[in-house]
Amino acid sequence: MFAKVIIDQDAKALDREFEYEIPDGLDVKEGMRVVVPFGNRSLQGFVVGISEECSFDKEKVKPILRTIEDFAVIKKEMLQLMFYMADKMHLKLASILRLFLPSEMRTDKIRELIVKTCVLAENFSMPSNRAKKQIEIVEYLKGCGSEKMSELSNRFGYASLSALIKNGTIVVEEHHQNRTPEFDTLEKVERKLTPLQQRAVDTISEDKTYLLHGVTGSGKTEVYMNLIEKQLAKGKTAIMLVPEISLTPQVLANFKTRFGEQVALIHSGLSAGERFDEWKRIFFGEAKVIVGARSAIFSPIENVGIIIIDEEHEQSYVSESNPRYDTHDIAEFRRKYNNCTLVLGSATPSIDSYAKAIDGEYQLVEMPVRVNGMEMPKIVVVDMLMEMRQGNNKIFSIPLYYELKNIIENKKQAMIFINRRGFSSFQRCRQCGYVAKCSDCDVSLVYHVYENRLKCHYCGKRFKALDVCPSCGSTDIKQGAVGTERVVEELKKLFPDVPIFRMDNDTTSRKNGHRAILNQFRNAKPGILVGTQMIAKGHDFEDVLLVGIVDADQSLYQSDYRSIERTFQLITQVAGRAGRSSQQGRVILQTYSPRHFVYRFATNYDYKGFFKKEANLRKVTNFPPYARILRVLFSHEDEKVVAQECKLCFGKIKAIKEQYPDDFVYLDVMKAPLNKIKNKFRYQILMRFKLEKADEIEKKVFETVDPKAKSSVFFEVNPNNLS
DNA sequence: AGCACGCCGACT
DNA sequence: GTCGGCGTGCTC
Repeated sequence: MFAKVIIDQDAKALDREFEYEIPDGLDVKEGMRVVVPFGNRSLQGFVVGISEECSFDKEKVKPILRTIEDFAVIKKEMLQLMFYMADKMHLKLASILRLFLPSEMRTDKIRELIVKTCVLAENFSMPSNRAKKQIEIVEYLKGCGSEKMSELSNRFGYASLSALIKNGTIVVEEHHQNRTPEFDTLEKVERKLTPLQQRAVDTISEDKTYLLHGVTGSGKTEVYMNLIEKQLAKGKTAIMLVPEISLTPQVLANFKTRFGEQVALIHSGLSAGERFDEWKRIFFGEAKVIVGARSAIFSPIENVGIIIIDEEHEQSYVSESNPRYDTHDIAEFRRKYNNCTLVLGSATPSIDSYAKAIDGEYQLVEMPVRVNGMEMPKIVVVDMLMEMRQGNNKIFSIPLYYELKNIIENKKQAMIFINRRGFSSFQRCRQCGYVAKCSDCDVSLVYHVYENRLKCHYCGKRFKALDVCPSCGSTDIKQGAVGTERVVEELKKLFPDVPIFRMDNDTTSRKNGHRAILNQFRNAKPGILVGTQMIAKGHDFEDVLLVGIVDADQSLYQSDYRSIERTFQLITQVAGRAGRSSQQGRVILQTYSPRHFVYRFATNYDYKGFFKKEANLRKVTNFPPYARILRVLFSHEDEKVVAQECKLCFGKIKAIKEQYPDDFVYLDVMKAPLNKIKNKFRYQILMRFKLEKADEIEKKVFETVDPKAKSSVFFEVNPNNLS
């Protein structure tokens, strides 16, 4: 018998199956990890197929050396998923397989947490009178039966203990203990579903994909939990995905309280050990409900009854670094494999998903009313140009200032949302316009005031902050746009006695940093929380009656076809934070372009109107979801090499365009906007074509890339940001 | 990815 | 004369 093996190396040249002989007596099955001789070394590989015959020269076939586990770590469904992803997304096999296992398993250091417990041997004899410590230990164990070895060692000293173990008086028992992630516990409350929620739970019952469009505060989470419960009752399992950013202690506590030990949590805050242990619990079927971020879609859970993607419009569901994938595609694959239900939930569905619902590919389920029956907060648009003309060139407009003052006087809370981290985005010389850039990445550096340093957000390199312009020698250096730190500083000047909290990537990097800040804010009345994206999600603070959006345009003017959609989502999401309880909240939205249609629809919470307008715009301009964008990105340290290889590929794609003259809307080759990252030059081919023959064209484009090319090549379908 | 093989420059 | 540079090609 022969096995087809994928070598666990992320290299283009090894991205295929290699055949090995299965030695007699070695039990090798599909999905197992094995060690194989490869060249003159032994490497880890994955068995992805087994056959009677082999297609390679029999004289040269080598035998598998050994298996790593005696069971298949990659289950059948995941093997199929691997082939699907390799084919559809053009990803390397080994890099896909790595998504399926916790990273700890690849490093050889599988650290099981083993707890050693000491008990007395069945027919133990007392130690000699001279060994006083030993007698103490034996007496202690007589009293309590058993004790952790570490505890005994601390209490009585290791020397005496080990002597007792050596002579057999004490027996050490080892057992595994799972490291389970921390979570808060809540009181269990039985919430009765509203008729709207009940209808949603009843409707979502078949083996297909549903788009659950429910306004913020409509109680989607409760619907999810009921849907999961329904599946558990049928003996099935569930995967519940939330954006990393909203994987808050509150959400986790909710699920743990409702489903207890059956829940496994997967998120980036877990330690390596916790992650591995949760993976094991899932693999061996102990966990029935998985709550996690993007990568949890690859969990080795079987018998799936329902997959839920909450906040489905979130960009974080698309992996930006390679292997690049969209969680929606993986979820759709698993839905079909398991014949189960897929629910995409959002208050502001992505244009892509809503278009599919309109087309009938998804079934639309709507929850247009908040659970508590409260009105959505009123959104007031403030024209910042007008403010400037009236002589106010501060960060806060007059209306926002008075609303804040009002909140403080009434001992309530406010949130200020800002779409940027750090003190300001960049440093610029006022005399000559010089902006500091990264020496490796060709991007503006971001100024961080706490460290008084410039940082590259692409490669992480740090530079000294500017005090003298290196170009003209002037000392007139200006900080650019407003960031969270700047807002906090300004607020402290205006309201010196009010507690002000900042929440962004910089303040929450420590484990549980999130929780600490939120808990402090919760008790601060009056209080103001300033933050980036992460305050926009899932925290219900009853006393937050005001939300300020400092610069709403920030997300609007990015050279990205989804920027309008994102702005709408952002405003709706942020506004949802105000007035979660009995009092109606208020939102102040500051903008320099108050007449943009996105603000008109957003202030009226008119998703459908917005969709119609935006979808139509995309249709007439040939953008997704009514066309497909494909980007082929080449990168290599030698600029001549990338440029040449990219150009060669471009020629071949031009030939494809000749075959499909009516389908191509756009095709061009260029330097990538970020021409150099980590000392690698980047060139790209961009194209846009109509949907009818998109799959066909895409496949042909994949084939144009020379597998022997020196550059690394990435394909991106409908990329989010072209950088 | 790593490692061998192979063909041209400056050194004990 | 050799040591060693890294280009090219192969690994079941």
